[in-house]
Amino acid sequence: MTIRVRFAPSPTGNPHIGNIRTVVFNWLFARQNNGKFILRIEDTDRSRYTPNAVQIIEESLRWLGLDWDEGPDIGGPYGPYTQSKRLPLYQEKVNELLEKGWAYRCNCTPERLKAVKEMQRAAGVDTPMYDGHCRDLPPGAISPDEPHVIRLKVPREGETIVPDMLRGAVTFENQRIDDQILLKSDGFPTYHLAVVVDDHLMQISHIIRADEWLSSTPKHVILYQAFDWTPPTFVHVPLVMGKDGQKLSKRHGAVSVADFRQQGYLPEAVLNFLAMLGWAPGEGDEREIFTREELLATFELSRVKLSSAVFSYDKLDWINGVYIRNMEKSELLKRLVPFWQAAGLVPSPVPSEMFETLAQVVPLIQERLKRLKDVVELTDFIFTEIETPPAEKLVGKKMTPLESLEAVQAMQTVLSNLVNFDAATMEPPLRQLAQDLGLKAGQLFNIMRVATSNKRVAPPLFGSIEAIGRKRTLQRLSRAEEALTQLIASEKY
RNA sequence: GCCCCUAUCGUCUAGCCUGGUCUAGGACACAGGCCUUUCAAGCCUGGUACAUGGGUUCAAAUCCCGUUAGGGGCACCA
Repeated sequence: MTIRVRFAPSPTGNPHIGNIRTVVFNWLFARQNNGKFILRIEDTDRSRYTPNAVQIIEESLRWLGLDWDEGPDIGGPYGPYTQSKRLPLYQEKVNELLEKGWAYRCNCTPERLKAVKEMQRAAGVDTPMYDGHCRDLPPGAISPDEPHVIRLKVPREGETIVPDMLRGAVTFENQRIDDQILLKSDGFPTYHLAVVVDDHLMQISHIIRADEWLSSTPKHVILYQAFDWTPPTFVHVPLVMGKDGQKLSKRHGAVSVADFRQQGYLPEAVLNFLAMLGWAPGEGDEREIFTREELLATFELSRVKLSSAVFSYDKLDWINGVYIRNMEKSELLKRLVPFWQAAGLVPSPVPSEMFETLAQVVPLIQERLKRLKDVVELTDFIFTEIETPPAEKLVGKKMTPLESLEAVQAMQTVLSNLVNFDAATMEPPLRQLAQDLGLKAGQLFNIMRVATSNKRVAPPLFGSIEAIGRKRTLQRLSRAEEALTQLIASEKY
């Protein structure tokens, strides 16, 4: 049997990272089985339609490298892949159900429905359901021309079993399954009708979707029976939660693919992380880092855990850092440029003479980055002017202002006399200087770090200074010198 | 409330199916140390978990039942 799976989002906004995790499972399963991965847009709710959503969904998938074989943009043998373009199909199928007696017309008004529900609640009914008012009306009692909906005629007795690949048979009592609306009064199908019709027509073999659908699946199973179709294999995978144990949502922070992209997470790292949310290789295999190819070789749908997983930003940061550290410097540079540019630190396009500096900076920060965006905070002092640090900040550890001033002056001399202004050349004389001044290397270098970056924490000093250049470095030192001089003058020295 | 799902360190998880090898393994995070010009990275060390009660069994994290807890669902939304 050909494996055919799908991602069927409704175009209501930015794809959620939790949903994307499920897409990753789908995609991996399709690709490792030589199957097809299909994108289908479920836009049957006209009130929630968002114009750019489809495009954003496609972009998000592309960014993560989750390519699809059939979809609204590229078509395929079972199109169209947008439900709003398949309306006649649903109409036809629902008529079939009507003829077979598996569905009925219902012209109850929303007001009546609401009233019924309220009465049921008041009476202490556990699960409010449609009261079946139109269920047994004689055929023709409701004209096809008057406003109405079409409902599924769920058997009143017996039970419906949902076979789930991961949890076995899940049983539901038919008497608690509502007569689900299949076709809305606007002629659009509801999700339940459309999903069954399309999954069947598109020959979907496995429905891999989030847990939250499990409880509506018996309705789908009944529909498959009504149509006399063989249902696909159902695979319900756990939800992704936020730190507080609730379903992950915007209030937990970054949640859309676009958010992660903007913050400088690498798509390969995100893919890796997502695949590990609810799945692990097991059997003594303790790897955490998987390339796309390794994932393809190792992932096993049947090993997906059944309990929901909390999305750990800490772990994502760690994985992202691992990928950044393992990356070729030239590749990292390429990916960093847009972030420098977005912050206005580097012009766009990058002036050719600037590449050398950029290439010098990359090794300084590579192992310090968790997210690409961090490069801005880390390196801004190299590209822009800094504020002169307050004099107190320039005083070395266990040193007086005067001693600090002398150190700054001595450093200026050493740096001015350097033949080549590069990290390797400047280090020995500076170390020597520390010794000559009777200082620990750290004492001296920390003064220099603050003077040249106005930061107490910064990338390695000599490399940074090299990138800043001799002229600007000396300028900064001389400003530090002034500041210290003033401090000394203002106090009673 | 009712229905359904789930339950191993703070978090992600291995182990559970095919009970003994589990005084429960790994990773992230955390703490301490080493390295070190700061911060990282790296290395070393440390603490922390089988929700609970009952069975079954010579033996249970592993099998069964109850309880509890968490989650999901109960729309002319998907």
